[in-house]
Amino acid sequence: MTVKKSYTSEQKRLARLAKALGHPVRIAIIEMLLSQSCCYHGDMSEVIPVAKSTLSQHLNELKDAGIIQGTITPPTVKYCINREHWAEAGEMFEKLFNKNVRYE
Amino acid sequence: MTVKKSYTSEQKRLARLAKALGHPVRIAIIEMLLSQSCCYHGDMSEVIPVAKSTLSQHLNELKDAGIIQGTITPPTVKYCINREHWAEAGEMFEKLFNKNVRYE
DNA sequence: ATTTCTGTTCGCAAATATACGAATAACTCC
DNA sequence: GGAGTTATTCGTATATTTGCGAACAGAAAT
Repeated sequence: MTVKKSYTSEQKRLARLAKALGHPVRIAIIEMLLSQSCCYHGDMSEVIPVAKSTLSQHLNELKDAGIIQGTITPPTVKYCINREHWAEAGEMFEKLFNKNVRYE
Repeated sequence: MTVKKSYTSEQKRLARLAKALGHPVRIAIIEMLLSQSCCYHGDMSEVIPVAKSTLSQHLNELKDAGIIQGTITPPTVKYCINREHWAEAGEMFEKLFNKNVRYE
C-alpha cells in the first residue's frame, strides 16, 4: 500500500463513454442514428423492443454522455448523433485499442 | 407498435464489452496491462486506489467479458490481456465508429 | 504443524440501473 | 376550450453494481 493516484480525467471520460454504450438498447439506438443521420423517438420505439418511457431513459443516458442530442420538432423529437463528440469518442477508443502493439 | 426485433448477438457482444470498460478502475487496469504486457494483482493494488477485494471483482468482470485472463503463479496471480479477444473488440468498436461517414 | 504471503470469496450495505404503466406536459387541430 | 398526438417525467419494483473488511484457501517457508 504505497502512494495511490486517482484516475485521470481521460480515464473517467472514456469510462463514461463506454458505460453509455454498455447496453444493447443503446447500441441499437446508436446504430440506428448512424445509419440514417437522424431519427425520431417514435421511429425508434417501433423497432427497439422496449417501452417508450424506457427508451426515453436510454436516450437520456446517451444525451448525458454527450453522444447524442435531441431537438424538439413538434409534435415529435428528433435525435441525432453529436458528430463532434462521437468523433472524439472514436479517437479515444482507437487510442486505447492501439496501445496493444507491443511485445511480439 | 409494429413488429419488433430483438438485438443481434453482435449488438449484445458489443454492449457487453463496452459495459466491461465502463468503469474508471477497469480502464486503469486495462491501460496498465497494455503498457507492460502482464502484471500481478499486487502491482495493480499498489497503484489503483481500491481495496484488494474490490480489485478482484473488477478483474473478474473483465475476465468474464473475455478481455483479460489470469494465471496462478504462486504465491501471486498474473493477469494479461487476452490479445485475441482484445483485437476482436477493437475491430468491433472501430466498425461502430466508422459507420459515421455519411451525410456531408 | 503453523506461520506467512498471496488473492479470492463471503456477507453485507448503499447506490445505480433497468423496466413498466400512469400521469403529465407541450403542441396542433377541430 | 376540448380532443388528439407525441415524448418526458413520476412512482414504483426489482436487479445489478460497487465497495469494504473479515473470513477463507492455496502454496511455500520456518
